[in-house]
Amino acid sequence: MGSQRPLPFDAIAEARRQWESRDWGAPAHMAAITSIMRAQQILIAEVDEALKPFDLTFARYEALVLLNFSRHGELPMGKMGDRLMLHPTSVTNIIDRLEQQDLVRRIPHPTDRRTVLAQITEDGHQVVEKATEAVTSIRFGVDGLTVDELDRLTELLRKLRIAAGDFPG
Amino acid sequence: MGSQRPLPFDAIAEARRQWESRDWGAPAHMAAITSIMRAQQILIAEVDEALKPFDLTFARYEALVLLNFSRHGELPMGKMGDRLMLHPTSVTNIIDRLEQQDLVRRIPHPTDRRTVLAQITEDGHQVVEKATEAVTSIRFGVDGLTVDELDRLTELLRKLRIAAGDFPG
DNA sequence: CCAGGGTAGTTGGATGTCCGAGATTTCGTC
DNA sequence: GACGAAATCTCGGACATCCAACTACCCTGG
Repeated sequence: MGSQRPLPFDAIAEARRQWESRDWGAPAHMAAITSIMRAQQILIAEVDEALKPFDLTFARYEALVLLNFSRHGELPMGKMGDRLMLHPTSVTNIIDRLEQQDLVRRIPHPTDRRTVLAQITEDGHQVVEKATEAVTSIRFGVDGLTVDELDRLTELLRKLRIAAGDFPG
Repeated sequence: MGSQRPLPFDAIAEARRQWESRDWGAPAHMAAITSIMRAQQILIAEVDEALKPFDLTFARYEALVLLNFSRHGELPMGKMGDRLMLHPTSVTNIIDRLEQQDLVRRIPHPTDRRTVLAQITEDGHQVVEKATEAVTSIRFGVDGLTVDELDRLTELLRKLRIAAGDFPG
């Protein structure tokens, strides 16, 4: 997880002080964005660690969950990119690896020959169930927050996503 | 920025409904972590876009800001990794590129020959000032939130970071 | 009907991140 | 003083992500 040595102080709060002392503007914005970056860094490391026994990364796990939730366990790759907010080439890469692991297979679209459907396999179903147990058991490493606080966090980030055009709201 | 097509609905809220309907556990945790991942994805795309004219990425920009804030504009590479929560190899990579751009130079540590100091150049100082104007002018793309909401967000993520051992608190 | 524009996915190249392993240097202990 | 452990940085490999360009296919207008 990057550095093994935790700092004795809050690097973000420190950066904010320096930022403000130079009148660089928008310190609250800077602190919030940096906090989000750090939190993502921390969480992805923890989740990836929990997923390592299954030879999965968070990106591939997320794709599996999405397929697992879909009807017939299949979805056009483009739709997956929309849902996961990934570039088409990233989807290609992820499906390549999941297919090598026999967790997903590519099948042709019945009517549109441009489209490729990714379909979760029986192995995929089993792995995603087990992996989800592992992921939820670490509680996402956010037990420092209550469920109420997590909901407030999610709500604040929802507003951010709406403002950024992630979805209409 | 990944998909160009915004979804007509909230993919995270939808995932949470499916998650809950299958009794997978910890839905608030799942929603919060996924929200953080999405927010990071959105923000890094916006910031990188703003930094493109300076041929910088957020990672390199953050390193430059850190050096800019440091005394004598220099820091051992290991310390930079601690502050930025980056693996030593990532720091090497970033300094490699900044050095190619003449924004940073490597100098030997005066007493410890193991240590390499990264020092910001005059070009580096100028670029980081200009780049900061560009970054703050986009307001980090989070104008959907008030300053008060941004502070609440930062505070919630601070608790998360403390719980994860990012710093003692 | 067919020509052109739009859509879907892949390929190749660049960047950034991590891990494992190695070289060099420093420090602690006997 | 010397040996072994620890610290610092770099190198090679793996993975994920993006962009630009390409192929294959669909569909609409004239």
